[in-house]
Amino acid sequence: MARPSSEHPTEAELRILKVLWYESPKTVDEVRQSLADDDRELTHSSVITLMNIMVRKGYLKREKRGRAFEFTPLIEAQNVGRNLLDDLVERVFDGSAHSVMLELLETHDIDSDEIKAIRKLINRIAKEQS
Amino acid sequence: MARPSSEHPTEAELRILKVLWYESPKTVDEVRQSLADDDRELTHSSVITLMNIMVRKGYLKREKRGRAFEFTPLIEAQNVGRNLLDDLVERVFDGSAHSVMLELLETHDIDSDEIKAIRKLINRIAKEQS
DNA sequence: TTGATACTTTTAAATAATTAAATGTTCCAG
DNA sequence: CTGGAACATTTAATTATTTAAAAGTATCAA
Repeated sequence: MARPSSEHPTEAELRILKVLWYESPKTVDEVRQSLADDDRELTHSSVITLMNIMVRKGYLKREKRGRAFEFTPLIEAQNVGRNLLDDLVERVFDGSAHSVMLELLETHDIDSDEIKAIRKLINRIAKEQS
Repeated sequence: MARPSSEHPTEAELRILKVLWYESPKTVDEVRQSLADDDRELTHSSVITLMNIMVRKGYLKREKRGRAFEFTPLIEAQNVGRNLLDDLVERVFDGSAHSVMLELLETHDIDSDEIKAIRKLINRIAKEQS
């Protein structure tokens, strides 16, 4: 065994998912155009290869519409994000969500409305715990 | 161009780094034994290959001690963790540290002492902002 | 009907990452 | 000194991931 495949979407797959989470269904060409916006160009061939793999993995659903296929995500942004985050917390921070929180608070600028929302949630959790 | 190499330590590299962050310097064989504890076994040959790559990448320092080399990390756990976390926040959560925090609070059990510490920090930040 | 156009499928090539066998090199024990 | 033990280096094999060319198929326009 040389390398296990990731249980998460790969980097390229995630970029495609983000396009489709923002708006779906989309054809290969529409996705390709959305990707081209920021990143580098990909050929139609490359994008379709990736998207077919994603269908096989159960990440996307494919339906013929007119001449082309349209693709829709079958997995949710929330879940993928949660899985990736959980994995990081576990692998890198030894399961300590606490230290991840501290790290985020120290190094990221979070605006005051957001801080307020977080504080509210923290207080609720603290109350529940006591 | 087929795939860019990661700017972060790979999975296998991270496992080795964690062994050495816990205690260093260590020889290849000592690292191999530490890895064997939980995970599957690796041969001496595999571990040394990885560790030499890590020296080339600047992750480790190598010094002859007696018959064998001893290895010491040159990068810090804090920094690696921060980089990986920042990358995830950016790539997956579109730069929103806020939503990562909410996610952590909702899905991870954080014990009350830790909640207290977080609350303290939050309150301080809220005060600073107002 | 037919050829171009718009797609899809097939096939492949290239690099990353992981694992390890085969081969060298040192140095200690006798 | 010399053979083997203890290491290191070299070389390679395997799978994942990314990218895309080449080849195939269906459909629309004239």
